[in-house]
Amino acid sequence: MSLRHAILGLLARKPSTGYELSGMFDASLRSAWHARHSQIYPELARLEEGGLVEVVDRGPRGSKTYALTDDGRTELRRWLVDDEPDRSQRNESAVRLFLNQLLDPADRRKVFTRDLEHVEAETAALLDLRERMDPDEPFAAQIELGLRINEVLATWLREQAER
Amino acid sequence: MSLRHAILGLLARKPSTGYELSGMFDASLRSAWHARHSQIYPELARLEEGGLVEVVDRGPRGSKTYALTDDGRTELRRWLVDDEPDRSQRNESAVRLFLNQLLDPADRRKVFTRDLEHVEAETAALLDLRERMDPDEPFAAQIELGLRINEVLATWLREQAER
DNA sequence: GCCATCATGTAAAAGGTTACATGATTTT
DNA sequence: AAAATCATGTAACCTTTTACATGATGGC
Repeated sequence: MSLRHAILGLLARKPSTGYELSGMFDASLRSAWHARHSQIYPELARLEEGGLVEVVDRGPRGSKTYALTDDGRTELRRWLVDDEPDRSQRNESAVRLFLNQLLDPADRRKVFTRDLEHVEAETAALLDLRERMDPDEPFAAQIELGLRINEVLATWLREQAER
Repeated sequence: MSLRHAILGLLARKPSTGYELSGMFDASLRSAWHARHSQIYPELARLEEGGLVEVVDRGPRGSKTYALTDDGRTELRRWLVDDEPDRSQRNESAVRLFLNQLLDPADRRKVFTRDLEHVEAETAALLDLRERMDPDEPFAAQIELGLRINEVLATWLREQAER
């Protein structure tokens, strides 16, 4: 399980309420992870009980701002550095790519064109993000990686669609 | 849900027993999807009940070989071509990449080096697979894509490790 | 005869999604 | 005053993992 680590990671960047975390799972981590508030609130309660996070502020509408404790920071570092990543997680896009060979040429072209559109939209979003961003923000390198991977994908998809 | 579609896809390539499917989820789909036999057998039963697959052979040890029916083939095509792919699936590697910025330089280098070793091992496995493969097999293009993405990843990881 | 592998299933527990439920503030 | 947004929680349901359970066959 590592919803707990995703939450610890987001809280390490900035102390937040469960509601704000919910927004970050939609925005920053968009395609990488999605967690609903119904999962976030109970997990925050468990993390607090385990002493990995603590409530550092309360807002006017009953909101609770959580931050990492020292134990939380230690656990996050341990997970990132010492735990072998679980690389076996399911990826529907890869399964579809693998199965595309089964389609006849017309269907295959249709699918590749749809995928290409999606990659191009994502590239546009990343370019936009990079433009509006502080150039020496540490996240810049990750955006660069995303752009390079999307370029490879777009090239490959165009080749396939033209076959 | 699309474990059912992954199974339909594998059966479209070749009629198989549940045991063989279980092996394919480990081998062909390795990092893209992993399903245990405890999930596969009940799903095969449901697919048979729904008329999407049928038993076409029985082996000496009580094995049942399943194949797609016409309905199964139709449903697989519908899913691949007409269903909008679910691109929001969780990806632990991406979360780790996103959180790496939180680490101090020594830890970050350690993590990038570990990732680089993994990418290089995967590249070697893909090269080996390509070598031992029929050159006009339709799967060749997917291997090519994997190699290109891994090259981008390796380059990026080396840049990051040297920073 | 023994061990590895083939082969299928069920049950319990954990993780994740959808739906239900409520209420406070801020904006229009 | 109404609507949007902020804010938290629980319950029912579905999916996935781990553990339990059993047995046949082929090679040594």
